[in-house]
Amino acid sequence: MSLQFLLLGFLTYRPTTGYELKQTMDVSTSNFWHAKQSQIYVTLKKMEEKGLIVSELEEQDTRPNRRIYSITENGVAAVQQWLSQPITVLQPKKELTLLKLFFSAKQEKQTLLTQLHLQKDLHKQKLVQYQTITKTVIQRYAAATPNTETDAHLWDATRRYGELFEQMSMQWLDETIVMIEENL
Amino acid sequence: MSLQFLLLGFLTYRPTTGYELKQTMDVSTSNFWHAKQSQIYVTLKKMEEKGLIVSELEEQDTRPNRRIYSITENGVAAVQQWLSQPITVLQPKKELTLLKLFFSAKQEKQTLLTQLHLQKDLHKQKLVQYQTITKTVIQRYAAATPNTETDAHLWDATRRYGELFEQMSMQWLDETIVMIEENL
DNA sequence: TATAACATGTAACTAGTTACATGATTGG
DNA sequence: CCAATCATGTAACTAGTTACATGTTATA
Repeated sequence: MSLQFLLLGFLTYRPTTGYELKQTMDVSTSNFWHAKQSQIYVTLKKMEEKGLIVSELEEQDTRPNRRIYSITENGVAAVQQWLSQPITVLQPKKELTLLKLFFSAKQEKQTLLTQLHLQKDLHKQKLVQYQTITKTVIQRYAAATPNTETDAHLWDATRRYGELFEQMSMQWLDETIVMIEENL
Repeated sequence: MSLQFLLLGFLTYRPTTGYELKQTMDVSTSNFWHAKQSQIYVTLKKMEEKGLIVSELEEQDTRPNRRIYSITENGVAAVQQWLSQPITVLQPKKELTLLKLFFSAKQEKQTLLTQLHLQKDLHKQKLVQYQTITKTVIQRYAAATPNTETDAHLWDATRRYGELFEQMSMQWLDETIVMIEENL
């Protein structure tokens, strides 16, 4: 469902292909919403059936043919409706790390500590990514594209969320590591 | 996949029914892993086919019959193997709030602010829940059940994660609200 | 007298993953 | 010469949601 609105969201900027949409997602929304190439193609097809978008086949001689999708009036109305609608319930979480920890009372102290330290390394790496790559990607794209100042602020807010999330995760891991050292 | 291990995890404590497993989940893991009753029944059936658990039907006259599941040796080995296996990649996130915000550059400033304030209220409520209900549920259960001191520490660590997560969310919303007031 | 709790299940559906197929061109 | 990039798609599958069916008993 949400993937449809994500694709519509990008198509409000300009018409494009399923292949390009995947690439755009990978360098922008992938930290908070991702999809496989195959799912994107299937979803675009469904959206065209619903009349939210239309496609035309562009024949290329040196490269494979491209199917270019454009948003329709109905499509524009649908994104607008979606954006104006407030979120009234929190999304339920699924956290594999918490699930495992919950059942780990009989595990070896050292095994558990090693696992948590590994988790911390992963979150540290991700934090650095938000602070470097993600930050410059947003800045460069905004600088190269006219009339994107407002967009850039919102894009950076989503990046900032990632930064805070990874810091929080690391803090929790630190606390949990200390707790296990003392109590297991 | 993970639901199977969650159910196995609970079945290591004692044999029980699909109905009870749902209730147990609702008061314990539901903040970081949830499932519908119908999915639990289907999953238990598959697990029995795989030989991870076995069931027997208990006939009751005043109440509907119950199907009681017990974990097998294979089941015990499977949870142990799952728990000892470290998580080596971060779980990709899906955050609806970020997705909407990413595409909200053309929205009315006031609409956006109202939505973010609503989000903050929801996170505030959830934070209080972690600090009150969840906290006392863990304490009471641990006090009433022998040999659960170690478990209780781990259960509280998962609760603490929720607390930190909601605080972080609120901080991010505060920052984002200020940013929008200044830049939109 | 209604409704919540007890208790288990199936069917139809949506979302998402994995694997496969095709085939030219470009860069190291 | 090999791998990556460009480019689109289908098929089979797993996970999860929604809706339906059944029927008693305790509680408000």
